[in-house]
Amino acid sequence: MKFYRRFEAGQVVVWAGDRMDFVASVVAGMAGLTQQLEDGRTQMVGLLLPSDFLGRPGRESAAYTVTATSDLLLCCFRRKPFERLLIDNPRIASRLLEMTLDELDAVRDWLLLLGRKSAREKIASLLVILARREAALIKRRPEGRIAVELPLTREAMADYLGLTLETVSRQMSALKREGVIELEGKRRVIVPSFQDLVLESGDDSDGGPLS
Amino acid sequence: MKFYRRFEAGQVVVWAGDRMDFVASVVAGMAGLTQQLEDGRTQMVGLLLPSDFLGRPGRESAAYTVTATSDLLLCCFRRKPFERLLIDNPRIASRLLEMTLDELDAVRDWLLLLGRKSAREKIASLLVILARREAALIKRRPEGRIAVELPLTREAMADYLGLTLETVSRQMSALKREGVIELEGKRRVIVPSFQDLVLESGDDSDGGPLS
DNA sequence: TGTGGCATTTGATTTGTATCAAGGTCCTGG
DNA sequence: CCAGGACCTTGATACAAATCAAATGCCACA
Repeated sequence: MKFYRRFEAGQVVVWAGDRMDFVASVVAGMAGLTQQLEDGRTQMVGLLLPSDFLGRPGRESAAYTVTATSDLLLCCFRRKPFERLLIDNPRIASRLLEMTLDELDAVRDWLLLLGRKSAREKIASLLVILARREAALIKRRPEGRIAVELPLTREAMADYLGLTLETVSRQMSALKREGVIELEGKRRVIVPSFQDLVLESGDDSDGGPLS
Repeated sequence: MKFYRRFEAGQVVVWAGDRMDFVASVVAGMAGLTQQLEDGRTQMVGLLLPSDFLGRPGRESAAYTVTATSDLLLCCFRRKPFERLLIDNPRIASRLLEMTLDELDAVRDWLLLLGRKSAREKIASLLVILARREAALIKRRPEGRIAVELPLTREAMADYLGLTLETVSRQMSALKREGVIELEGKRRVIVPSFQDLVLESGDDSDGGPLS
């Protein structure tokens, strides 16, 4: 009933519309849910990090294409037994509801980002999100000088933020030039002052609860 | 335990951060969930139509400001008893999970709209969404010549679509000039051909299941 | 029947981001 | 060690939408 699956960076986990008879939890790595318009314009609509849930109980086929943006390890459950588990075990069902509601809140913040933030604020916001998620895993709160892993290509960042990859590159360069971030290779960012980064993100300065 | 509340167009139902000890279901009218940046930029992050659910079990205070965009009737339940109901009655909990997952899907389509669509496509998409929701209530599928109620000011539309109200107005005028829509007063739109409107929305032409 | 206040439309101009087009960097494999 | 390719950066230009600024329509109410 439970098994592991491994994917390399860039590999597709499932295509939108394909039959999908498992649900999964991310153990390590990162994956993106992606939606497309007919002419090819692409928008990421979900970013899965360790501990995130993938799949929808009661649905036969995938609604979105899922792609590994870094090497990825999934812990999978066959869907049918999982659905039974939900029916028999209200605690698990209730936990899934809670996770879904949390995800809904996160997606609503993302709406604000896409609808109203400038390119620069979008980049800063993404880094803040990644820093917070990384810190939450070890039950800490990001502060002062920190490092952020960025297992996304410029193009994946652009698809997340509703920008072009050129604009992402330019804004990363600008933030570097102004000392808000430092780059260590292409996929690792040093943030000298997390507070300053939050300021650039346009959000309220107070970071919200650790929850 | 169950009671009704009525709000006039423009009235605030709850402010973000306020204590909220009820959950509710929309009986009639429309409401928007709204989020703001410190400098006042506003983005709608939820649009509540009849049958939609408002509030989050297990949460003390409102995460978003809720405003009636038209005259609104809510059917409210006190939160504590409702939470008990969820624990005692897995069928209701499971139904709430399903509704939440549906809402998550809707919000993900909204991400694509905000991130990748042009102003014109955004307007057309909003009209398509409203037409589909309206039709779903009477278990029909919109087709041919239809009328769409638009109980939103231009500003509310702009906040939904991540545009300015001027751009909304201009695009509405353009769609009217080109015969894609007709206006009957400011708050009622006639769509001569629903198919043509869907074409303008940039989405795949096939309308998806009725569900 | 006017009058004040809002929502909306329309016009002129600016601006942020997309688009088009080279280069540059780094890694992999011959 | 060099060649090829993927990814990234940077530059020049175009364009869609924002901004700034009136003007207009519409309704509630005196």
